[in-house]
Amino acid sequence: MQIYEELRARGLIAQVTDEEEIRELVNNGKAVFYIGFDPTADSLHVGHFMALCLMKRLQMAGNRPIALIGGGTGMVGDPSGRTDMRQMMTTETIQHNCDCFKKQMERFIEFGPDKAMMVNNADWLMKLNYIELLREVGACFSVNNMLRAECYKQRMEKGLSFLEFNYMIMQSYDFYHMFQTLGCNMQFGGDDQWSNMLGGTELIRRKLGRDAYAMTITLLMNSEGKKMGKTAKGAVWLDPSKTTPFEFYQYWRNVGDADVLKCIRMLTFLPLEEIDAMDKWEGSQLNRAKEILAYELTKLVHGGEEAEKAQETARGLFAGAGSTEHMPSTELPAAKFEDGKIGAIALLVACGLCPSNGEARRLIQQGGVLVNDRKVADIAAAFDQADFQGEGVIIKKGKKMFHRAYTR
RNA sequence: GGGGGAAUUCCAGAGCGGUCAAAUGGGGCAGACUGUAAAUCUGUUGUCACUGACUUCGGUGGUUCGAAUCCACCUUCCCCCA
Repeated sequence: MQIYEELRARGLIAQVTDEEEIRELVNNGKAVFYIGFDPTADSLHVGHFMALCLMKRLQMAGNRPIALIGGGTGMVGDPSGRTDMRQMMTTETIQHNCDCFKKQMERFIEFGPDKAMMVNNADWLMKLNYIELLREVGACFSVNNMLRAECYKQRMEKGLSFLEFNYMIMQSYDFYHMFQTLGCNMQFGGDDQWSNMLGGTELIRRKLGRDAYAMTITLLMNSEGKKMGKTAKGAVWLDPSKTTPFEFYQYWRNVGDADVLKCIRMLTFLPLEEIDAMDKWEGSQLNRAKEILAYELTKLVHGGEEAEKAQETARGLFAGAGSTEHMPSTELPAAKFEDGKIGAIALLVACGLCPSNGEARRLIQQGGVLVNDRKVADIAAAFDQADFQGEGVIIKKGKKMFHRAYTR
C-alpha cells in the first residue's frame, strides 16, 4: 500500500484540491510540502502532533517537509474557528514561542540538508511593504469571495477586525513565496485551514499560472463532535512540564469507546492490519485497545521509557499491583506541618488537588478522598508527619486522580 | 459621521432599590451504577477563621439608610443608517 492510500485508510485525509495529482506526487516522493504552525503558546499540543506525524509519514515516503513557524502570521492572528479576536501577542512572546516549537519539533522530524526544513515566515512577511503588497497580491483577492469563506462567515456575527481579515492573505503569500523560493508545491493543514490554503493555491495560479496543491487533515473529533486534545484545564501539551507523561497517558487511556479505534488509526504508526484486527474488539475488551493507544502515543511523544513508566504506574493504581513511584507527587515542606501533623484540607490544597479550602472541604464531605486506601470521613482529620517519610502517602481524589505526598 | 443597544460568576443567560453569592441551562467536581467507557440518577459548584464574615455583576464617581438594579462620565463590543 502506498502512502496516499495509507493516509486514506487511516482516515487522515479530509479535503484535497486535486486527488490524482496529489496521489501521484506523494506516492512518488515528489512533494515538497509545508505545514504552518502559529506560535500561540510556548508548547505544541496534540493538534500539532497530528500534523507532525503526517510530516513524518510523508517524509518516510520520500517527500520533503517544510515546517513553517508562523513568526509573522502570529503577529496577525488566525480568525479561523474562533468566535472572538485573539489576544494580540508581543513580539517577544512570539519569538519565545517560536524557539520552544523548534525544540519540540526536532524530536519528531529530522531536519537537515536534503531532509526536512524549518523556516519562519517572519523572515519575509516582516519586510513587506504595504502598498507594494496591496498591488502585488491584494489585487488577486476578491473580498466578496473571502467573505464567503467559512472561517470569516462565523465571525461576521461577532465582528472581525481588518487585521485578522488579512490573515488569509498572509498565509497565501507564504505559500506563494515558498513555491518560488523553495519549490514548495503542496500545503497541508488542519481542516479548519481549508479556505486559507485555497487562497494560496489560487494566488499561485493567478500570479504564476502554475498549479500548487493543498490537502487538509481530518480534525480529531470525539464522538460528541468536540475537538479532542482539550481538557477542562486546557490543551493536552507535548511539553512534559505542562502535561506530565502520566497525565498524557491517562488522557488517552480514558477516551470513549467510540473513539479508540479512530485514534489508533489516525495517530499511531501501528500497521493497519493490526488495527483492523482490533476493530472486532468490543465491550471491556476495548480497554486493551485504550492501553495500546495510550502507550503508543506516550512512546511517540515522550519516549519508550516514559511510556513504560506511565503504563506501569497506571496499572499499579487501577489494577492494584505495581509501582507507585511515577505518579504525580508533591514534596511537603516541614512548614506545612503543625505539631507534627497536617490537616486533610491543607494536604489536598498543598498537593494542588484542590484549588481552595472550600473545594477540599466539599470533596471530603462528599466522600471523594482516600488516603492510603482509607476514606477520609472527617474534614478535621489530620495525618502524622512521620507517615510521609520515605514512600509517603497515596492520596486518591475521586476515581482517577492519584497523588503521592512525601517529606524528606 | 448620525442613531440605537449591550457589558452579570468558567460559558450561555435571567435578574421589581432591600428577601442576591445572584434563577435556569451547559460545563466542572464528587457519589451511585460500571470496564479507568458511554448513558442515567443524586449531590455540589465565589473566598475565608464556613450556623458567621468578606469580596464579586465592564471602569470611575454620584444619589440613597441600602445599588447588579437609579444618575453622570469613561472604556469595550454589537446593530442600523452614511
